[in-house]
Amino acid sequence: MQYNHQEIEKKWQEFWAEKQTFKASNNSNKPKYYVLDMFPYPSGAGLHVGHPLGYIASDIYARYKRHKGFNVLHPQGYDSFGLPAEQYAIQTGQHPAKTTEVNIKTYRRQLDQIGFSFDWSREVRTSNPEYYKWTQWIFIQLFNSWYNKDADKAEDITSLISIFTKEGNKTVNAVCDDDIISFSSDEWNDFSSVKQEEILLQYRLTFLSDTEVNWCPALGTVLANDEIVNGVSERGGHPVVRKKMTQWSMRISAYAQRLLDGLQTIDWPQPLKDSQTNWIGRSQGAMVNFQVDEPTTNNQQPKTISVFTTRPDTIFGVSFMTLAPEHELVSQITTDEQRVKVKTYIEATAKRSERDRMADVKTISGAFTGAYAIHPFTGEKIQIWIGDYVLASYGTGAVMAVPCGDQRDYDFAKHFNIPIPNIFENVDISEAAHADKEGTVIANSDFLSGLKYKKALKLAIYEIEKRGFGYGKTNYRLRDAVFSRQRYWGEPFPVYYKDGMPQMIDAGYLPIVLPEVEKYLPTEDGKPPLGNADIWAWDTSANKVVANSKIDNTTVFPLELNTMPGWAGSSWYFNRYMDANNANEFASKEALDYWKEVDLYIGGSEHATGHLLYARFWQKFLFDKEIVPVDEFAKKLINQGMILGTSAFVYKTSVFVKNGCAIDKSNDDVIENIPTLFVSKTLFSSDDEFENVVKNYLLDKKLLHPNYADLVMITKNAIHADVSLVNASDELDIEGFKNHPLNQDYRDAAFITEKDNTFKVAREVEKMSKSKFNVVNPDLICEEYGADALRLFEMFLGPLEQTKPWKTSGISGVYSFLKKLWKLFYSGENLEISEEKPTKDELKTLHKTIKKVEEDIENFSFNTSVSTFMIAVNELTAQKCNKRKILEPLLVLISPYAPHIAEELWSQLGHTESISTVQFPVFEPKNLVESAKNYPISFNGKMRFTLELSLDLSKEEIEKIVMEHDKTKAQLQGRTPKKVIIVPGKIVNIVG
RNA sequence: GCUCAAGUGGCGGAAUUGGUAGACGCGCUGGAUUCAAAAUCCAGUUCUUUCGGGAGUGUGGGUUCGAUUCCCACCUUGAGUACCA
Repeated sequence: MQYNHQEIEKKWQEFWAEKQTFKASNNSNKPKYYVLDMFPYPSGAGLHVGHPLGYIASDIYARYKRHKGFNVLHPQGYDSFGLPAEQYAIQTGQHPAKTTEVNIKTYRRQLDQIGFSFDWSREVRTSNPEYYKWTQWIFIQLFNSWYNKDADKAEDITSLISIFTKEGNKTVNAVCDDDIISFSSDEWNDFSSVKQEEILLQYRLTFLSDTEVNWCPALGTVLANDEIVNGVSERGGHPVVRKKMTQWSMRISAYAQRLLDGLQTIDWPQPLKDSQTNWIGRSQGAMVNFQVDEPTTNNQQPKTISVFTTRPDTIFGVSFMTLAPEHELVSQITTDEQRVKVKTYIEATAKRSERDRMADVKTISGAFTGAYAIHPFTGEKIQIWIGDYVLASYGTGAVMAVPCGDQRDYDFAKHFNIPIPNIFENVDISEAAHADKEGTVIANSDFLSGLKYKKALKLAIYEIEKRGFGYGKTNYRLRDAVFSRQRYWGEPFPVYYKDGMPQMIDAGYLPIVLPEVEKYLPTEDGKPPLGNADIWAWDTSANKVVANSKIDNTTVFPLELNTMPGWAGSSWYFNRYMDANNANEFASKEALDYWKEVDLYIGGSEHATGHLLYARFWQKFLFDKEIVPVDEFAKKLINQGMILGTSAFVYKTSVFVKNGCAIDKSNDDVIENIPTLFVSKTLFSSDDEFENVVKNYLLDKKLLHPNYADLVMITKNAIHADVSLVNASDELDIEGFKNHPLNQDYRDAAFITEKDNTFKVAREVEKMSKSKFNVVNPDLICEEYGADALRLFEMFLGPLEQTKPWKTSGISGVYSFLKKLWKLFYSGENLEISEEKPTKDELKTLHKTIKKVEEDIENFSFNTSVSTFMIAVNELTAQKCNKRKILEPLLVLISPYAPHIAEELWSQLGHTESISTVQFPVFEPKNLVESAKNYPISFNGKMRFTLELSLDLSKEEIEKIVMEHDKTKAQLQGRTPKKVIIVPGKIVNIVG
């Protein structure tokens, strides 16, 4: 019987589906293990071979853990809300739910054919109302919570209200908006309910606020910071501008420190941790208040400008202040003489987009306000400037400028001729600022003079606090996350508006299902797409969504028109898988307590600061609310590397008549019969050679008269050829190329080939993309070589975490491995298995394979275990081994990687149960014990020859044998060695 | 600019605590089988060589009996990030 992958793979995929082989139970006496992939967004293009890489790795691990006796949860689902489906809906009018459904079907078919051991009974889709019901529910929990800094956790809003009622807000230590009025309990109790709501909104973990947002006019929505790359939208590359809008936000900043601390407790890749650390951007320093120098009347306090600085030790180096152009004090302090200049400058900077500002860091610009501030320690008057190098969104939007210690301040001061006092001992600042901290000694700084950085820093903060100028403070770069999107295809908010204040719909009436709309575009008056819905109002007496016409603002109210962002549904889905079909709860307590967290999470590094940060934030919140039992959702995370395509290029010529050449005939005649020409890659190595090859061809074929040979100019350009038309030897299928639907223009092209009539293409590694004709579809691979070969080959390409190129030709290696494996069992048509006792060599092969494969899987080094299988099968073939005692354990070892062939051969061996839970073979060291070792004999560290020696020999005996050996004498050529190093069982090294 | 990762044959890559560099596979060369091709099998394949050997893991140093592996400096490539006070 021949190895027939198509038949076998179909058979076992049906078997697994029918028997629900991989269905995980929430009740088991086995230890649990939870393996998760980052779920895909089901795009219209389907999967290419790069996508399943991580899924294959996690599947191998999941299957391995089942062999190791674990109860494995390995689910899959779809992140099915998102922009592409909506953009498609806008263009075609097709409902996004419809196209999403079609795309999911394609994904499912593609995933199924690769033989993943997913428990599909737990599938989730973020766009499914049964799922987003709970996304809405979490939103309500966030709305009903505030962050108590004293307890360092989120608490129910009712605890805050009860404090307000009893004590007002003076004792409350909360993470909240900046501009909160202070009130007593009496004042609170006298506030109108709308006023109370307004105040509470400033404390809630999700809240409405007028924020500067990144507005993308082309997409008609706001974008989060992580959705913008280089100043343009991540999807589509559209420009982004800043705009003030009322938006829902998430108070993620409350969790900044805990998100940072939590990184210490999880086994995630360092680069990923680094980028989260960077994104959170903790910096320690001080808040310092500078008084504005202005005449004050009796009952008026002078204005103060607060700045945040990480270098309070350099406070005596302050020679001016800079405010962001948007700073609220600018208009109040600007003097009349400077007003025109300042106004002009502000207008000019407002026009510059974020992108311009980023692209143009070098240009120094600013304006003097005419106002002065008082230096808190020296009492000196310092100028107050505005400049766009100070960002309104960070810190207080103002800086104390220390030109001697900060390059930006330095450049600004130089440019505007502001003094640059030097406060460092023995440091030259004539060329540049001195930003180093370590080893620097402060000078000219009153009580700080003579101190080193660390001491000066401490003392400065101490004095600032003592004299009441400010206080030590830790700042975070992490901003609260905007949570509203002006889109259709996302989760609706469970929110209606009464007297302009948001109200939560009672959780019992969820889900609030996305309404039908005529058009997916914003309304004509600029409202989000949900503004097009006719039935989108909340009836508070009937507790249901009703027609907008019924809105009376007494019992029927308008519903929120924004939808949630893409990261809402993905921030908690890993918890849902634990109890995916629970209609009554987010997930049962029993399920959550049993599975706890993801043990292994595999996905792309592009989610470092988006999904992975938001998901950690929600998990910590849910933990505070005692909804989930752990505060980090994934113990270990691996980023799989990207798979690149290996593009193929063909060289096309263009033949022109050289400019200014006067000849009798019309120029066209010289070249009119010359077809489009392609030149095989190895025929030339330079442009000159290329030209000669083409010319000779033309002359030879009489397409060009020798008289005109010097009149033509030949140019070369490389164009992409579809990789499916190229074989393993880089030879192009010429007919296939000519007949390719996209190559209509080349139907009549001529090909200058090699001597053997082959045509070679050039290769280059590029990102896999349609436009580069290098996309490889796994469907075709599965058809031709099978899922097992695809799985093995994806792993064989190289280390999981590395970026690596795909070259389909290499798959023949793993395919013939599978055939060789098959042949160990089958001799011709017959299954031939021996029940005899294995030989020592056979046992050695098996056990070194067990050892290596187990180590490899534990280290996620899947590429090397594929090599190990190949070595094992090669050795067993050489040993002509067909013994059950060897082949059965071998099948178990291979089954996580190539499950179909393993199941098939396992059943051929007479087993009726799936191989998937058979115990993993146990390594027995006794099978690898050797009596002799082929010692490398080195001279000065260089191996020159090897010598088979018994392992029983002592160092002295080894030395004697080696020194007497002819080859040793030849190497030494009569010299006496200075030293002989002998490491028994390892090496002999002769020095001298 | 800053942070991180990585540089090994024609190519993907291996060498797990410092101990035979190039495992395994692709490609290539030669051979067997075949009418022929595919498939399969066998042998060879880092470079160089006067066939004894010599050199060799981005470059230059260092530690060591011994370095792809550890240390220092530099070069190159890739990724992330970017006026964060």
